[in-house]
Amino acid sequence: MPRQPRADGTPRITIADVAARAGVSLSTVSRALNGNPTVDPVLVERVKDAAAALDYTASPVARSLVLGRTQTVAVIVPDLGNPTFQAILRGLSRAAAADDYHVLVADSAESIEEERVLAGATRRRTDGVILCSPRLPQDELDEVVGGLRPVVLINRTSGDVPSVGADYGSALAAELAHLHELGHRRIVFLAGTARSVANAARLDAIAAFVAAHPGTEVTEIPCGVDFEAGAAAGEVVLASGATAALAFNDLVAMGLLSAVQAAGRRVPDDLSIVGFDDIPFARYTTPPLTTAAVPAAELGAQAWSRMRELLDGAEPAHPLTLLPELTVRGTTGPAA
Amino acid sequence: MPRQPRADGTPRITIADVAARAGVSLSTVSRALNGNPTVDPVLVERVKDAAAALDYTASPVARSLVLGRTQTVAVIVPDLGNPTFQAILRGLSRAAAADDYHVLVADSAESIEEERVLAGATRRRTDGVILCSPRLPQDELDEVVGGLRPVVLINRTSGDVPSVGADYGSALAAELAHLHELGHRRIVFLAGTARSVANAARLDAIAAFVAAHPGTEVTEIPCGVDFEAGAAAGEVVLASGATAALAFNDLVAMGLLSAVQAAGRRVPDDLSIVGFDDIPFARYTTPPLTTAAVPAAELGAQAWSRMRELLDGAEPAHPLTLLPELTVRGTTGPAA
DNA sequence: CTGTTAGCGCGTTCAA
DNA sequence: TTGAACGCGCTAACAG
Repeated sequence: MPRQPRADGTPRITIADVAARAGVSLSTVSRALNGNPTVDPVLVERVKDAAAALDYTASPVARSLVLGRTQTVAVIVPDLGNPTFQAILRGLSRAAAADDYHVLVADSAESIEEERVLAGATRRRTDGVILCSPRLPQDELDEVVGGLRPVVLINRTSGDVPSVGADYGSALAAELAHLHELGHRRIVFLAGTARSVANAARLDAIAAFVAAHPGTEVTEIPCGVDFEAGAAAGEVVLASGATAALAFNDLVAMGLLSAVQAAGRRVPDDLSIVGFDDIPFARYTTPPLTTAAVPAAELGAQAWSRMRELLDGAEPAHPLTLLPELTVRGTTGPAA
Repeated sequence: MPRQPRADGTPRITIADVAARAGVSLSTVSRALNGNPTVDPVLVERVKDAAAALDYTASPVARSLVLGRTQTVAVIVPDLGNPTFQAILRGLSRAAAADDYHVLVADSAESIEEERVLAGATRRRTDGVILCSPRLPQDELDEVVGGLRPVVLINRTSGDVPSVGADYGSALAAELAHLHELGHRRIVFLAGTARSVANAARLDAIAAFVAAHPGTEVTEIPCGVDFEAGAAAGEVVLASGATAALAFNDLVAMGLLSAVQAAGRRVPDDLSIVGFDDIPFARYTTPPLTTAAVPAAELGAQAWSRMRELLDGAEPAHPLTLLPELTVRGTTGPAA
């Protein structure tokens, strides 16, 4: 058997040391420290004193093995560099910490394969996994979540799996209505990752809007999800003759804003721009970005709440859909 | 003993199931699956087939207990909402993942007490902890790290503890030299958290610069570390008569930039502004922000590298200091 | 090269 | 109310 004093040579303090010092059995120490009421108060006191004197805390790993739970949940995000996921992670992490749970994070680097692997691998060392905007195609997601339970989804749904998300459709409808009101009839949509679910939801909302508003034209331009993509799309957008651009997200909008201004065109006079997500920086661009607010940190906190219920064996709450709010700032104005 | 079928009722598959199916003993399964060369290749094959058929993977928790390592490290950050820490976490997380390690994150919410507690608590369920810009006063930090080993520090040092960090002093000196060259003689410094170590380092660099450049005046203005603080400082900065402002970080600089422009003043014509950190958004402000680049993701990757060495029992590498590079963009120009 | 056995550190049943 | 003994699932030392 591997006798393993710790790296620094300090002998690891175990429950046996506490038992010896308090003059009781191992079981009594365990019971006393876990608040089992069937222990003589005098012994409880003695045990607690001994534990304190030895600076003893039960090994979380050993407890995990015997109790079958780790007090830890895994969170898989497609990109830790994305402000939205950062906000979600922050809200989630703090909410979990408040309930004495730990958070294991993993960055799938936008890779579907990584996502699948990480989900499975982290699940084994945690009590559950929270998939944040998973990139997996629907059929694969449906298949994967089965082996992951308890699992919570953010910005996706799958069968009866608890989920939270922002209603991208209604948010986009609000943005389109806003542009329409300002007189815009030729609008371009800078699309994100082509076959992604998030992109599909936006396209659906656009199709519905166009159907309900004859005379309005919304052209899709393949773009991307980051600054560079938005900046690179600048020329195409300006050449399109559109008076307004709807960006897949704020990063794209900011890239576009930068490129358009660099080309000597004015926002919103020559072109109106709306983003999506309301990342912290959105209100600090020049002019400040009109966008739709997804309460990301709240989304994270709500995701934890769902997970917590699952872990407690409670009835999973209904899927929650937070309605993003349109925040009109300076990048939108009347059509030229 | 707690017999615990899993929540979903699926009987947990153990090494015993694999052994039975392959017709060998537990140890043979263990050896075969761990690549122990002293196993008959034929048996290895049989074991692997059985494992695959049963979709078996050894329980990480049980392995952790017996091996004395969890393949996980903890990362404590003061605020997951801070872009710099996000970038560090991202670099760290990906580097660790490449070495098959997992990352447990905890957000101390800028609380010194939380920081201390989280460090200790997470250490017990991981193989080591990485403290990111810890807010603990030096004496407490020195005391705490002892019980945390292996530990790596980011942006702080303590005795012989491996650490990585950016050389804030030389970065600030470069920024000041840049402003001085442009003819600026009246400069304001928007200070961060008053008694923080990061702020002290910046003040030291400023003092050294002023001493070496008579005739140049650098006034400290208490400010803060976020957008709001920078925006709120706008009036004071404009009223000060300074021709250039040195912000504690990019967030502050962007807030200031926004406020100054909202007040109808021009950047850099009326006021030059330099930030610090080169967060992703810095190049997308209008005009783009002049700042000093702290290679945050690289810092995270290097921190992991140090931790990895400690875990491997290797000689801890020398403390690494990355030199931030001055990136001149559009917010700095000749003094009025 | 393989199987048997002893723990890793704990929580918990069972008997006293 | 307490202690002895078992086992969570696995790896490693020790025979064979």
